Amino acid sequence: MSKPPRRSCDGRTVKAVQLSCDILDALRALDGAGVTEVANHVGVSKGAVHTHLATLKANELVVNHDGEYQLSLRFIDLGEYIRDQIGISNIVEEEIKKLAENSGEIAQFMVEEHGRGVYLAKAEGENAVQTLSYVGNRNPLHCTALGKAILAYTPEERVNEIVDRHGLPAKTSNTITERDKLFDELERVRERALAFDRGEIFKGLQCVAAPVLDHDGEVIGAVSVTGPRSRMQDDHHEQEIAEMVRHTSNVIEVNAAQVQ
Amino acid sequence: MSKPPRRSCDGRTVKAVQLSCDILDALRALDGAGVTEVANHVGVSKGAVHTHLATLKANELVVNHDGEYQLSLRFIDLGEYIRDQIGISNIVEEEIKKLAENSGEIAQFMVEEHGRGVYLAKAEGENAVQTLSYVGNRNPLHCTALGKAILAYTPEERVNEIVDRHGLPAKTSNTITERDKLFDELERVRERALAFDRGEIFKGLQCVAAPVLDHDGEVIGAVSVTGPRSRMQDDHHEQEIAEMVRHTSNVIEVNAAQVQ
DNA sequence: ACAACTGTTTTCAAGGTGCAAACGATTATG
DNA sequence: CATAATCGTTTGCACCTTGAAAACAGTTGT
Repeated sequence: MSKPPRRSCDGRTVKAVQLSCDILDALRALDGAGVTEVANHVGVSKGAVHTHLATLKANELVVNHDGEYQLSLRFIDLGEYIRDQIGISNIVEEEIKKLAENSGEIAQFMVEEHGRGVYLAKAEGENAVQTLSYVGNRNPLHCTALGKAILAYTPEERVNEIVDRHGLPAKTSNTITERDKLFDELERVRERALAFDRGEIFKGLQCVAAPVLDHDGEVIGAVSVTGPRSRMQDDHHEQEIAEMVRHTSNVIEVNAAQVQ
Repeated sequence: MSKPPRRSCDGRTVKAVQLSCDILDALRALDGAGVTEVANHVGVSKGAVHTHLATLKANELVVNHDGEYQLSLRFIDLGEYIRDQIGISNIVEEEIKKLAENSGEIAQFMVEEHGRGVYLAKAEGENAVQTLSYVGNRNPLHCTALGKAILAYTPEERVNEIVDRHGLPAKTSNTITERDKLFDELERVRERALAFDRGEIFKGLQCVAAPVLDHDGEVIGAVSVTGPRSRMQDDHHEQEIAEMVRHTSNVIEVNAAQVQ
C-alpha cells in the first residue's frame, strides 16, 4: 500500500480553521443562521459552533443580528481592497465597456483562480440580455467560452489538475463532461484563437471568447461577448462579434503591462 | 521591528482560528507576503504559519502567486454577496446621489457595525473634493459627523461599550478624546438632530450629518455631506447643506421599510 | 563553494478543542 | 399558569490537534 506521490497540496492542515471556513460557507449558503442550524449543516456539536462563531465575531467577520449570525460588512471592505489591489488597470474596464457598446451585448473579462473562472469586469450593451454573472462571481472553466479560452493556453498538466479537483459537472446537455472531449475542444480553440460556448452553461445563451496573453505567451485571462442564441446563431453576426472580441483582446494585450 | 498585533478576547475562543485571522490581517496589512514575513509580523513560528496558509489556500481564501501569499479574489465575491444581501434598498443610493447633486459636495451613508462606522453609499457632486473613504470602508465613530449622529441615538450603555472597545484615538488636534466631552457633544447633536465634524478626522474637511431613525426610533444609520473648510465654514452655506441633509434623512426614513 | 536566505517537513509535548451533558432563558402549548 | 420544547451558552473532561524548534530542501548571492 503506497501513498500516491501527490504534490504538496495535501500536507498538514489546521482542522479548527477548516471548521471555521465550513461555518463561514454555511452562513453564506443559509443566508445567515442560528447556532443550532449551522451545527446541523456542518455536522458538529452546538458547543463547537458557538466558540467558533464567538471567535469569528471577535474578528469582525460575522455579526450577530438579533439572534442570527451573518457574514459581516467587513467583507465589502475586503472585496474593495482586493479590487484596488489587483487594479484591473482601467484599460480592461474601458475596453470591456467599448466591446459591450460595439456589440450591443454583454462583454466580460475573466481570470482563473483556484481552477475556477472569476469575472473581473462586465459591461452591458443596449441589447444585452440578463445573465447571472457579476464581478467576483465564479464559474467552472470547462463550460464557458471564457474558461475554455483560458484552459486552451494553460499547460496540460495544470488543466489535468484542475479537472481532477473540480471534475466536469454538466450544467446543460451541451456541457463537455469527458476529459478527452475537453482536450479536443481546447485543440480547436487554439486553432482559431477563439472559444465558443453554445449553451454549455445555460441553454439559450451563446458566447464567443478570446484569450488574453502575456508578453511571454502566458494566459492572463480572456474576454468575451455573450448573447441569446437567436442572434448569435447567425454566422455572419457571429463572425463580426468574433472580430470585435479578438480586437479587444489585442488592445488589452498591448496595453496591459501586468494585469493581476 | 513590528510587534505582534494579536487580539485578546473574553469568553472561550478558538486559538487556531484567531491565528488564522491574524494571518489574514497580516496579508492585508502587508499587501501580500511570504511565510517568514507573515510569521515575523504575527509573532509565531514559520511552521505554524505555513500550515495555516495551506488551510486557507485549500479554502480558496488565499492564493500563492509565485511565492507570495495574497488574499484571493474570493473576497470580491463575498463582498458582492453581502452587498446583495443587505440590499441597500436602492432608495438609499438614489437619495445619496440626489444629495450629492444638490449640494455639489460628497454625500455618504453610514451604518454602525462592531462599534465602527461603515460607509455603505457614496456619491460625488460636481465640486466634490477627494476623500479616502469608499463603500465598505470603516472609520471610528467618534471623529466623524456620521458616527456622532449614530452614537447620539444609540443607548448610552452601548456607547460606553464601544468606547471601551475602541477608545477615542485622536486623528487631528480637533478630535474628541475624552468620554465626558463626547457625551456632551452627543447631547448637542440630539438638540438639533444634526452632527458636525470640524476637521476632527482630517484637517480641512468639514461635515454635516443627520441620523436616520427607525419607526421605533432606533438609529439605523446616518447621512452626510462633506466639503472643504473653505466652503463649509460659511454659516449660510452650512445652513443650506444642513437642510438638505435633514431632508434626505427624512426621505430615507419614510421609504426604508428596513435597511440592513 | 559557501553562506544566507527562503519554504517545507518532522518530532514531540503541552494544552487546546470538540463532544456530551447540564444550565438558563425564552417561547409554545395544553 | 404550568409544563414541555428549543434555543444559546457554559462546563468538565479525554483525546488529539497544534505550535515550537530543528532538521531538511531549494534558491540566491557573493
